[in-house]
Amino acid sequence: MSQEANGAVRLLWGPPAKPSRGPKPTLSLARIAAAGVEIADAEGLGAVSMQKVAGLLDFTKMSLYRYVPGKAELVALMVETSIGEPPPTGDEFGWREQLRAWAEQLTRSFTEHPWLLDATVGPRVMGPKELDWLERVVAALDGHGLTGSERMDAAVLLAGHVRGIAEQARATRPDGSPEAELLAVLTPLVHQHADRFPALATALASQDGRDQALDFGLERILDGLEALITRRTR
Amino acid sequence: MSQEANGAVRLLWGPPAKPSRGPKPTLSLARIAAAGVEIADAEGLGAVSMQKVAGLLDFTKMSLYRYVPGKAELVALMVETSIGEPPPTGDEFGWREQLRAWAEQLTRSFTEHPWLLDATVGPRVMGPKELDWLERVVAALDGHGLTGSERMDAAVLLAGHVRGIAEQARATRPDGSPEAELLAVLTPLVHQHADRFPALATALASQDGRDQALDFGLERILDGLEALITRRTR
DNA sequence: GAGCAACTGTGTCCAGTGGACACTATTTAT
DNA sequence: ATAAATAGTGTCCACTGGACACAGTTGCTC
Repeated sequence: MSQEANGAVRLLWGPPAKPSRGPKPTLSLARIAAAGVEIADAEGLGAVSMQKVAGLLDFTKMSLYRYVPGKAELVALMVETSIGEPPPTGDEFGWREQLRAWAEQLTRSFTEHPWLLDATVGPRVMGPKELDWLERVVAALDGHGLTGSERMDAAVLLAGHVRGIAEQARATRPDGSPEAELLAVLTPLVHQHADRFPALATALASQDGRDQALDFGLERILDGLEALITRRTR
Repeated sequence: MSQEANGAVRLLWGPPAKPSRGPKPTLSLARIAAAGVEIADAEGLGAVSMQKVAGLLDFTKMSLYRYVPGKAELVALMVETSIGEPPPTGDEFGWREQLRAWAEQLTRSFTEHPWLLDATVGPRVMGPKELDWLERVVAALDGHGLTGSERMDAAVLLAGHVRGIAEQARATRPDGSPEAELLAVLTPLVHQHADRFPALATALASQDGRDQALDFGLERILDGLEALITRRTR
């Protein structure tokens, strides 16, 4: 097993701290992660460097390595502290309502911390909080005739949808951000080459202002799941 | 408008080359992109650097900047040359078959070039080929009573699903790759904390070997879309 | 043809990155 | 009291993307 995964696992899953001799640590994992989150929130994940994080805490870059094995683990820690909690299960709600609330809450997390989209891409060690999100979806689908694989696949489906929407939202939000100009660049391109992208051109032209991207896909997914569930439990 | 988006647009959408005086360029965008793809295929997107790409071509790093404004544009070019072609439209097929073939073909692209998952994250200028993929989905859904926004949302939904599946596949493929050990690390963690993740633990335990992740979500999405379409066209 | 202008590829330089390592200062267990 | 373990610092390194000046090459224009 690689050292890296091991370090991440110990950091995310291991005991909070071991009291021992030596000077008392001035910093803490929580403060370091919070500093990283602050930078990422303000300037994006790309702006997070050991130096900047250390600088924000008035420490040397190398002192961070006393707490964190490396940058990858720092990012993992930032994810854990920022992804938040999934909505309460509430067995009084049906699986549809639970999944809907789950998707909306996750979207809120991605909106609050857009860099989470960059930090949760690619294979990585997930922390307990991130795994808890997954757990909730699978749990909500328990006992409706779906196999284990199917419940996992449904979770991936739902998470993928939320991700896609959040990414789209980030690229098209109408503020003056550097991402905002992408629409201003791509939309003319589509219309300029309307011969190659006729369907896109008309679809973009008939955009109503209402942002229902999340709900649209969500309801499609839920409808599709419901069809399967009724077929199975019948 | 930022210089960066402008450069990317000119590179991806502009005319192929302008003949002019001066020494004839020895390199070409195609060769540079191919070199980058070769490195990314072998060692991942993170291993792609100007030096390595230049070294593979037996050139200096700085000579690449005669062709490409910067690394971001190089990656965009790599995406354009690697993402491939969507399956032929074939109006003889219904929208369901078209979308299914589309998703399978895109999955194939992601499997062949796993780094595409990393390269197509976040806001960016899309090239004509990447936009063509989007066009095909929207086109397949034309004329079934869906609004422009809905067709776009459906495309995002489908693409998000394929992305999610491809990412999951990359993290769980059973070879000796560094990604493969993630399952070997995460699965025990879930079972070890089975009290916190009961649903996940049982779902993972009842995994049948068959990999139907792509099809499962796909059929759910298609079912959901079909329900909407029949409601609209009735 | 001569000369100029544009262009290509190279060499050098720089700030910034993640990280290794030796070192001093501090704390605690023996 | 002393020895061991720890915290934070300073220095160093390989590497990154990129700016810039330069020499060599080519073609357009007189």
